[in-house]
Amino acid sequence: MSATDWVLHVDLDQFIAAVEVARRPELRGRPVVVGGAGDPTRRGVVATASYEAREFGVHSGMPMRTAAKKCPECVFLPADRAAYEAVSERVMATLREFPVVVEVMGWDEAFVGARTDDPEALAADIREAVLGETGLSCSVGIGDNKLRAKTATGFAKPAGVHRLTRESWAAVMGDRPTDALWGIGSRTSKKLAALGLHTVAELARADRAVLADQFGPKMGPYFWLLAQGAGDAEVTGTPHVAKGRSRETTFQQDIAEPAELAEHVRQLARQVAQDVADEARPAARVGLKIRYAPFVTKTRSITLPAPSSDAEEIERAALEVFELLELDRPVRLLGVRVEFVETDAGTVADTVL
DNA sequence: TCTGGGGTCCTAGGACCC
DNA sequence: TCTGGGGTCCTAGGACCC
Repeated sequence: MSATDWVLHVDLDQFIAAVEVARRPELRGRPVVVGGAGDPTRRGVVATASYEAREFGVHSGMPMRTAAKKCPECVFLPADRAAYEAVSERVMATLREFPVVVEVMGWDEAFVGARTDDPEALAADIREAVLGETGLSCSVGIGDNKLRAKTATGFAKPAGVHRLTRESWAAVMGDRPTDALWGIGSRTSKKLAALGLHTVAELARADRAVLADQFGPKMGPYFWLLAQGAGDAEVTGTPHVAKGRSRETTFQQDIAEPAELAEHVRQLARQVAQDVADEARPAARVGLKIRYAPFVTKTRSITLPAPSSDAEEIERAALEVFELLELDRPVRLLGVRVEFVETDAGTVADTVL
């Protein structure tokens, strides 16, 4: 029998907290919360909570202040991006030592495409190699496409391996709520419930025309496919090409003063301009994001007369967009974003040579 | 639960053109 | 002129994910 193509989804267990514990062994076994400035009295949310902290009801996305109320004895640490990036690089390098294709999905996860008769053995080898090289534990989902591999990881955690395929999908996922699907969140789940579609099995049996009518020509049929467990099985090692770059800041105190806000726009624009320079690709559009005190968020953007990498022009454009914003309420966040000139994958590959 | 920062993709309306 | 149909670009916003 010939070997089969498999998709493995490798996901580090409580990655950020694990990195912090690895360099501070005295924290092992303690509830650790990493996020923002590491100060629960300041604005910020939890990036990762260790399993011990999760016992107290702390989870990622939760305001640090709330986490401190739920778990006063938790250890709060600031997020250290550079450290996580460095460890992530080592994890990905470890994966690339296998005869597989690695598609990086974030600091702490990657799809691995492999041709093998024994994906469980490969998963075990990967877990062992990552642990040996970095001291970190990971879980591995095995599937016949990306969706099923990614979903399988949820059943593998922590520190395990789980296989989910066309054969087992309906039995495992059928009775679960629609937001258990990767790509369906709380909003879509509510809209589906209003149509009488509560479970994955119900969505899988739904009328695609009705879904297209409710959610649009692409999203409707896409949700239906998700419920079947169907999806892309191609893992690509081609490096990711960013569509844009952005920088944003939530202020510790809301700001109402326009001159002060304009100064923040300048600073953010200069940071983004530096990112553009590093990327060596001109910006085509410049946009601003503003979040007012009651958490209402607006965006405004313009297309540059011609694509540009010039820092002064990007700053000028950001200030031009800033003039379009209403400053009638205190502001809690400002962000500047640029979008690069569109480059189709073929062109990028050609440009390298 | 007074809610970060950095992304991606899709939708929809209006402008404008043929 | 009461009026089609299609295509593309621009812009704002929604939803989701890590």
